[in-house]
Amino acid sequence: MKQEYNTKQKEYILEYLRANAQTHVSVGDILAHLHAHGREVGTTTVYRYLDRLCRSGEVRKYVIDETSGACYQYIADTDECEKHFHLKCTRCGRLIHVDCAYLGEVGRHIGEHHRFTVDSSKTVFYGVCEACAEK
Amino acid sequence: MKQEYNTKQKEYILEYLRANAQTHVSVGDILAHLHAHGREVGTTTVYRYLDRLCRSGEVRKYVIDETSGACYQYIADTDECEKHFHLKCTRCGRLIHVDCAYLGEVGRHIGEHHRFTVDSSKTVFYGVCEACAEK
DNA sequence: TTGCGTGCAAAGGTTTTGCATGGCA
DNA sequence: TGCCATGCAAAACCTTTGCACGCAA
Repeated sequence: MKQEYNTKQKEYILEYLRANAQTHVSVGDILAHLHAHGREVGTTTVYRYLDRLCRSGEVRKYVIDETSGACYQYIADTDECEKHFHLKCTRCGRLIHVDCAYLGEVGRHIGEHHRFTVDSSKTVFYGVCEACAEK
Repeated sequence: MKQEYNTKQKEYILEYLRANAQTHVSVGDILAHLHAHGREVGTTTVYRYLDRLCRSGEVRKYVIDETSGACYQYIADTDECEKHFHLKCTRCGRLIHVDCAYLGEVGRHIGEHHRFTVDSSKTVFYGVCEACAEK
């Protein structure tokens, strides 16, 4: 049975993630912020903790483009997110939650026709939102 | 006026891409294949040519996750690319690509009803594949 | 001949791993 | 005390860039 310890480092990282739950942040952002506040946390620790949070569903990982590192966003309410889909704008970073019967159908279609159980809390549609498209 | 030259290297790369137009291949795949056939082509050349093919629209670049390199797919018919989607199993890590007209509809639905332009080259459905679900 | 293409080597990033130390419970 | 967590250094990768040479037209 694996046990998890509470540490100052985790507390600092989680605090920052929660304070920025409206957007996504990079590992560099986290390190810069903590460092600026005199809270020294190693790079390795940030990666390892984020990886854990992703697997537990508390944090979602985004890959906007492969050359500039991944981004992470704290998910306040995991249960709610299982019911809907997500649209992530690659320009402004906005995350849009969509409750839509049609999109619920998509999960059913993939299950029936492609024998694959979609986890909608982890699935993200990348693209461009209306506001950014107008620019 | 920029002119483009035809070279053996380009010929080899394009040949491989066309022969594998039904899936996507990584830079490593291309290099391994060419090397196995005694066709020595430099890594840099592959990257540069793929980049050019992407900009001209002949090849599509997929970013599944940032830690394992990008994938590329030759696009024979522009309409076809709308149908290509990805399913990634979170248990075994397998990536399944699906050509399905129904899933192409999804992009249209999101565009019309949610005012969001989906980029299917970055979008991946996460979930559990059949083999893993049976365990 | 002109100038694009190639490929080596090196640089630039991000992310992971090995290992000894530190700290929670 | 028993593990898990941490962090440094180094490694592992993928991708890009500089530069001299090669080659298509």
